Parts: sequence; structure tokens; C-alpha cells
Amino acid sequence: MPIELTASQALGLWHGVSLDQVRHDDRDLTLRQMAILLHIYLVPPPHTVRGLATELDVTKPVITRALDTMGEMGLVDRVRDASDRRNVLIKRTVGGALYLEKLGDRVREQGRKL
Amino acid sequence: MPIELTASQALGLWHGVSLDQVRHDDRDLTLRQMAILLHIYLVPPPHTVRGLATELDVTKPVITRALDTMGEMGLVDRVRDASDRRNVLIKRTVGGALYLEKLGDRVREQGRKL
DNA sequence: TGCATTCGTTACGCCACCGTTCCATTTTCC
DNA sequence: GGAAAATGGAACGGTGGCGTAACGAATGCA
Repeated sequence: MPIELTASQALGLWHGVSLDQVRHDDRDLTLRQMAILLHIYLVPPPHTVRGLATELDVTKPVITRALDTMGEMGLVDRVRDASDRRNVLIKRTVGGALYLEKLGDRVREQGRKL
Repeated sequence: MPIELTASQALGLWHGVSLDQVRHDDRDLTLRQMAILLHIYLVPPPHTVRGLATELDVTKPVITRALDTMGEMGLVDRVRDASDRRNVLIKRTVGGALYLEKLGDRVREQGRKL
């Protein structure tokens, strides 16, 4: 079910959420990291480093480093694939789910303010 | 006129726009820079360094550096205030307007896909 | 069994952003 | 006039992401 937005509403929404995020969230995720995190949580698994790299059109080390950073933040977890030990499977965590839940609330709240 | 979104729609929207931005825009603005840029274009002028710093709850050099970077990208311009020469007034540019127009289109397009 | 391929990671040098602190200019107020 | 305040910016060391290029481990295939 599509949502029709005016140009002004679209930018206002983005503005409000960005502002809220800058003001209240000290975890300062890059746009890339944010895209990776959302991809992990919104697209059905399994997720591998290489898969994410090609899907986001980004080099592999970018994914590795993002997983390092977000792993330390508790937003994401890594597990070796048992069936092919070269692969690493990226797993979701409670912390990551909470983080995105809060982001979703921000988007919804700003949408209501339009 | 409020827009009511489900949690899934909100995150899906954010995901789609982030992904599109990562894939197609090499100008890699920080979340902070993005918030500053949107603030300049969506909130009525005048805008000063100090004003933006307090509004975004950020230190002054953050604003100065963001204006440096975005100035070189042609997204924003600086002009000395004639009436109080200590102040710097931040001005909009054609480049910045185009940039945000494209961003708005992305948001609207992703909204339509929900 | 060997050898090429695939996967994730690490190493390297580079560059941008960070907060703190200090500074030059301009204004205000006595 | 002169001191104090306010403004934007520069300097500093630190931190972290970047792309390129290598690497070790695991797999596939002849």
C-alpha cells in the first residue's frame, strides 16, 4: 500500500528524523553502516560478507569493518558457517533489534508530525 | 496532515532510501552534515554558525568544518553579515537545492513502493 | 594429490571528522 | 577611549573509515 508524499513532506520527514538522531543518539553510524544494518534486519538471511558487498555495491573490507564496529556496539553478530567454513554468517542481536525499533519509532513520530 | 506508518513501513522506507543513497551518490555526507544541510534549507533564515550549533546540540567547529566540506561541494555558501561583521550568514545554493531535490525524490519514490 | 579459486580478514598509507583549546576580529558597554 | 564579551575560525592530537593490495584458511577440481 503506497504512501504518497509531497516533496516538502519527504524532506521534512528526513529532516526531522536526522535531527532527532543527531541530537539524541551518540552511536554515530555512517550512512553505509546504517544501510548494512537495515539490510541485515530487513532482508531474509543468510547474509554473508560478499553478499552484502555486492548488494550494496561496496568493497568487502567496508563490510568487514562495519561488522567490526557494529559488533562492538552489540548491534550485530558473526558466526562461521558450519557447512562452508570460508563463509561468515551475519546474525541479528537483541541490541540491533532494539536500535532499529527506536529508529522506526522516530520515523513514525516524524511522519505523524507532517 | 499526518502520515501514519507501520513499524515495518517506517524501517522499509529508511532502508530503501539509505540503500539508494549508498549505491548511487558518491558524495558521502555524514548524518550530521545531512542534518545541517536540511536545517539550512528547511528552516527560515538567517542561519549562523553559533545558531546551528545550539540548534543541533553540536560544537561550533563541527559546523565550521561541515560548512567547509559542503561549501567545496557547492551545497552551501558563506557570507559575512554586513550589519554585524562577526557573524557569518549561511546561504543556500543551486547545487544544494538540486541535491535535496534528488533526496526528496528518493524518499517519495521509496514511499510509493511501500 | 596438487593447484587454482573463493572467502573473509589484515596491513598500509591516506584523508576526514572529532573535541578541546586558543586566537583575531568585531561589537558592546562603561 | 578601554575592558569585556561574542563570534567564527585555526591548531592540535586522536580516532576511525577509506581503497588497494596482500594474506591464510577452506574448498573444488583436474
